[in-house]
Amino acid sequence: MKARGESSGEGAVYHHGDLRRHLIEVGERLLEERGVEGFTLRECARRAGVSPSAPSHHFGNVTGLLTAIATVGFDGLSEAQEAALVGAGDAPGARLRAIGGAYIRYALAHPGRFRVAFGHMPLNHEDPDLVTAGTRALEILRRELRALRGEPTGQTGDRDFDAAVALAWSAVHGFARLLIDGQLFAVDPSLDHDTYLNDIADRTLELLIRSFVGGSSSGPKSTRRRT
Amino acid sequence: MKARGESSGEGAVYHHGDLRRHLIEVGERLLEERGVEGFTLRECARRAGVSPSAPSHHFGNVTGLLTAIATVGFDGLSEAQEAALVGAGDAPGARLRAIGGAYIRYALAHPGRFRVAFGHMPLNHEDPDLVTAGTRALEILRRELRALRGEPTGQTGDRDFDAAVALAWSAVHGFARLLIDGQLFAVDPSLDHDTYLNDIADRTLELLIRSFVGGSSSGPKSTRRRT
DNA sequence: TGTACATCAGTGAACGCGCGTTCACTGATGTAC
DNA sequence: TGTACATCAGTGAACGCGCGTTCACTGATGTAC
Repeated sequence: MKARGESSGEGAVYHHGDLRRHLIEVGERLLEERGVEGFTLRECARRAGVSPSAPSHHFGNVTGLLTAIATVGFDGLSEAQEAALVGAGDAPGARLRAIGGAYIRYALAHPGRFRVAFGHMPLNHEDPDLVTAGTRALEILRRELRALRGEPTGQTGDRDFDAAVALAWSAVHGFARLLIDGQLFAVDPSLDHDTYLNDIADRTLELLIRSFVGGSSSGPKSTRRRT
Repeated sequence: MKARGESSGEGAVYHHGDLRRHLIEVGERLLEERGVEGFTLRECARRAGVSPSAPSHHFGNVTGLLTAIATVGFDGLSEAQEAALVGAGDAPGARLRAIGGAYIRYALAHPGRFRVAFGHMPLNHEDPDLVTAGTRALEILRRELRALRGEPTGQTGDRDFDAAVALAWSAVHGFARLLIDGQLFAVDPSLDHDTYLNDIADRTLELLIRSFVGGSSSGPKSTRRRT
């Protein structure tokens, strides 16, 4: 956590060393605590222990910092999905279940990132890093869905495929959002948070996947980590 | 639009007559234009042509006004769904398709309301009107899904049913959000906005409904209004 | 190994601005008699 | 029908605050010779 510029036991450091990354972390937390409406560069600076004008050296303005957080958000989502695919097995639907579960768990673990990546916030939407990161995350779903349907990759214009992508993405994305926004609990108020994250999420994914693979896919899930 | 208090041809009116409703309308538009981070009571007052302190007479603070907008949002959603059910027919899945389509169209027609109702914003979450309105909207889906499955209404604790509700809600909600947030276009960049709202939305709903009713339900949709 | 200098990274005081909120007020409306 | 008065609905000036941004600065690091 400490920078290479640090020379003594004192906390004061002139050259931080990795202020950019630190501001992104701190910004993410601020976003989770206060939402966009409470997100300010000055508060980020304060939390990073740095002068009020320091953040603009790295990001220009609020939009620049939010864009950086969104990019990290998409990259992290891609990595979480790819990691979940390792050892997911080859049973029909198993790979789709793995990335769907990873998507939901990622949103819950990093709601700040998730909201800024997918939400309605001021971003530099044409920022090349952001565009690349966003495309990469969606491409994982497209690839796995193609494979599941035994179709060749590449061509666009197949609207049945587009709809399949839209359904899979919408269902998982909607579940994640309703969960982190506290709405999903209304489905059955007698259940607690963990039951939603594990049992209900599993069953919902199972229902979704069945609509892609036909019969009931592989065994009864719950390779899921508890939280 | 003019108030009963108005006495002459002049625009200046002392007693507005329906300032509360007017502020809600104006606030909704401001929210669509600038998001929560640009939402201020003073700007609402300015747009309503009223003094800066007027809004707090009706809503107390920003949270109060947002809560009122959210309540209107839920109520409008319920009404849109119930209206879509009139004349939806009785074919299996037809009623589910109707409320799903209404949900998506409503989100697109009123993104400000939609975001404040379902988003992550400062609201008085225990406000009785808000709670009632939110419950009512979800209850429509629960009712129709129960009917589709031929189950009696009432009891909770059926997790398969909970998962079915979660899937239907998540899919429709996710589709709506990804669409209004401009993300869904990444599914196939060659398609335009109208194609998503009509063709892709129809196909996606069809896929979803098939997972509830088994075979392909009734005829090929598109009773949808163009936009 | 040492020196001079350029560049990088962050400082801190200052500015003007729009915000929420307060408070004594006043014009319009409604009601009792 | 008229009058007195209470209440309702909004005014407008004032306040203190935290914000983004600017700007001349300075300490630390890296490089050329």
